[in-house]
Amino acid sequence: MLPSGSFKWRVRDVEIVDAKARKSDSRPTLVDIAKASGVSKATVSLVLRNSPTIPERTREKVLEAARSIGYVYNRGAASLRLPHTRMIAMAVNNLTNPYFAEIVAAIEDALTAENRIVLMSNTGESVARQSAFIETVREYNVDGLLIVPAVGTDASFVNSLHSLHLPCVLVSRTVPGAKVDYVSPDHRGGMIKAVDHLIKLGHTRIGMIGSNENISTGRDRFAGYREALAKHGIPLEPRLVLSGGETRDVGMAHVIQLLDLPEPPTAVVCFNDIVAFGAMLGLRSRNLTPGEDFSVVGFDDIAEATLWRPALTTVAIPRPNVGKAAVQLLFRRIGNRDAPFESVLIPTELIVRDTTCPPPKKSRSKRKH
Amino acid sequence: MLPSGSFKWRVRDVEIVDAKARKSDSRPTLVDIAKASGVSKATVSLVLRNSPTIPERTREKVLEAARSIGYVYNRGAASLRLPHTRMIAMAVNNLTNPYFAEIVAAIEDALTAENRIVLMSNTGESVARQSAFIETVREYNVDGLLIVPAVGTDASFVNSLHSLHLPCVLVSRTVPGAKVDYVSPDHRGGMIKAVDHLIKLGHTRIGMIGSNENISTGRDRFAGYREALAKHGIPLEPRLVLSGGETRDVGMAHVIQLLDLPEPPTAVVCFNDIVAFGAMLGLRSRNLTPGEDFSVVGFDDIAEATLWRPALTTVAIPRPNVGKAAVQLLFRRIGNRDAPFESVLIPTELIVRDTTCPPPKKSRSKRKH
DNA sequence: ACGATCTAGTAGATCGATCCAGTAACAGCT
DNA sequence: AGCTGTTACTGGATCGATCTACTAGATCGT
Repeated sequence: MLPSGSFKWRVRDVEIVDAKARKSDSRPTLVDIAKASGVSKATVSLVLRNSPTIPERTREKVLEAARSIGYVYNRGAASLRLPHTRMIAMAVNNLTNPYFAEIVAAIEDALTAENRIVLMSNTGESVARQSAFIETVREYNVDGLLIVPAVGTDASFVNSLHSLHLPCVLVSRTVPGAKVDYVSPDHRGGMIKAVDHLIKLGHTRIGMIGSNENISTGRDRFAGYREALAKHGIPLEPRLVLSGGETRDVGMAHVIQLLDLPEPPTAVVCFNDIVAFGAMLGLRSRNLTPGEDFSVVGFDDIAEATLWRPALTTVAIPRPNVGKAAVQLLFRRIGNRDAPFESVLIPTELIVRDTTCPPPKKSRSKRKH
Repeated sequence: MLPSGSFKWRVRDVEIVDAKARKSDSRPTLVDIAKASGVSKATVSLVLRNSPTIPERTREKVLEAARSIGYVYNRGAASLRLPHTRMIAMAVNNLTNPYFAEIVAAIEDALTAENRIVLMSNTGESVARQSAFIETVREYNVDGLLIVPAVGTDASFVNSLHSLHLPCVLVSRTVPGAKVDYVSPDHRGGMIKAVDHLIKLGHTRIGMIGSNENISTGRDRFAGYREALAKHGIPLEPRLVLSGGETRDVGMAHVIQLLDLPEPPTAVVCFNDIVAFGAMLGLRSRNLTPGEDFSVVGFDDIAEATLWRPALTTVAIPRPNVGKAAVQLLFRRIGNRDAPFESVLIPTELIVRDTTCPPPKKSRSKRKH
């Protein structure tokens, strides 16, 4: 985006008084420190950057002068010469979803620890906003880009970033066909753990609800479900898989739909915790108790999961690790633009709480004969 | 913070080849456009800023050249001369709380609409992180600062920002004694509406739970509770007011504590929706149904509120308005550093759903005689 | 026809840092 | 004394924009 109509013509005859006043209340610069401490601005610059060539006495003198005149380093000016700005852009699909908010918080933590600053945008699943944001941050010369891509982001868009020399890492979601670094919780592995757990408890009819093929997360979690069943020789029954949004409403509707099947399942794995809460409400509406009459497993382990009654069995994602890995991978990419692309999967962990149990006697005996 | 040890000595003898290569793959500048279109860089600059002095033919020629060489405006370089950077810093106490995430999203929306970019930090209620963030963004010459202050932020800190000529607006929470612009939902007014509603339904014994004196939000909401009771001549009964955290656990514990009173209340207003959900779980654990046996009102109207069963009666905050007002006030401050400080309260609205009802017959008849 | 005004530009200084190339002062060695 | 090396700096170019001050040429009014 080019600078817009915000441009204003200045009045020609600016008075000298004005200019002086402006000068006096503007922030002190390297030159002011140099004057105050009797060295050149080049020396001051070296001191501020902790150059080992400056002897201790000079260092102290300069730093003292800097402190006393209230100097603040001007990164904007510096980065005109330097090859970096220490700014990292972060585009997130949906900040108001606690799962993503926590991912963003973890990444911001990791970046702050590395002395970087975050330019953030909540794209709200809009590819248009996502593109606009990226165009803008290019103008600010960010060193790199972390994206939780909006639904509908296409590979060519992601690949174009690479040809624009903008280091980029996708987080939690990927885009099919994109050649790009990627850090994500192991959605597939987590779902395998969830289904394994249910199978070990004795379940054989396990549904999956709230699944979503439009995003890689949905496909990965479904793949885990499919693979875990296959591993135990349980055929996948399409009627037990319901896809839709990722809302509580959907969870409720889906679980009821499954219960109304001629041969209902005895357990469900859910796309995420929100869907699982919906499922729990759906069970309640049929007078079934999760963890006694029917098993429910969530995904994400958001803060709510431990607070519900019964507490939700779910797959936990170590968010700080995701944040750290994303930042590491981005730094590696910044250091070497031609390195091979890498995908890092962060192991997930099943947290068994109170919503899973063996299948109720009735259906178990049925299965026995 | 001064630039740190990340500084590295460059090898002296950089080859000319290297320098050339670097030049060729570095981004095109105004001068490149000037060369490509046969005008001076001053003219290019005027074109890019939509100056009306440039005739259409020249404009098109220059813009075409800019497009064809893939020019990207360099705001870092521009803001070395300009009095602004179009960057706004936003410090938020707790991003993983959906209420604040939604406030941040609303503000980011409003700033994007004004063609600004957001530097964000999640301070996690740490005043140390908050200070560190503000020191950092000073180095980046942000135009202004929006803060949801961390618990424990003190007035002198906030006031120091003003003397540093850093325009600042507090959002949702204020700091006692701070002379600063402030935009907030009308916590007090919202709570008055909530209590009025309960009183109109016939309640006279109304508790307040999850209240928190450490933050202005807590004090404001409590003030609303106190004033609404006073307005209707109902004496404030200290035993009915329980303060603590803002978690679901606290909500659950508090409502149970109230039910165990010799003369329990028939309704509670909660510090926020999270606490209200806890209260609903607490009621369930005593076999009471919210909205039939006992009334519960939340605050914030987070997305969850409408999805719970029964759906929560709560006080809604028009977040986009909060975001827009915060941005407007910040812009006013940026335009005039010496303007009088202003507080803007955004009206809140009671959303009556299914958790409020008249007090149950038993206690009503008791009251009648 | 001539100065005045307007149009469409331009050269060069500037913002505040970094960085290259160089220097003055002095020590150490033969 | 003369040479080399090291230490402790420094001047001035530079990054990529903006902004001031200025100009060449066209147009206008009388």
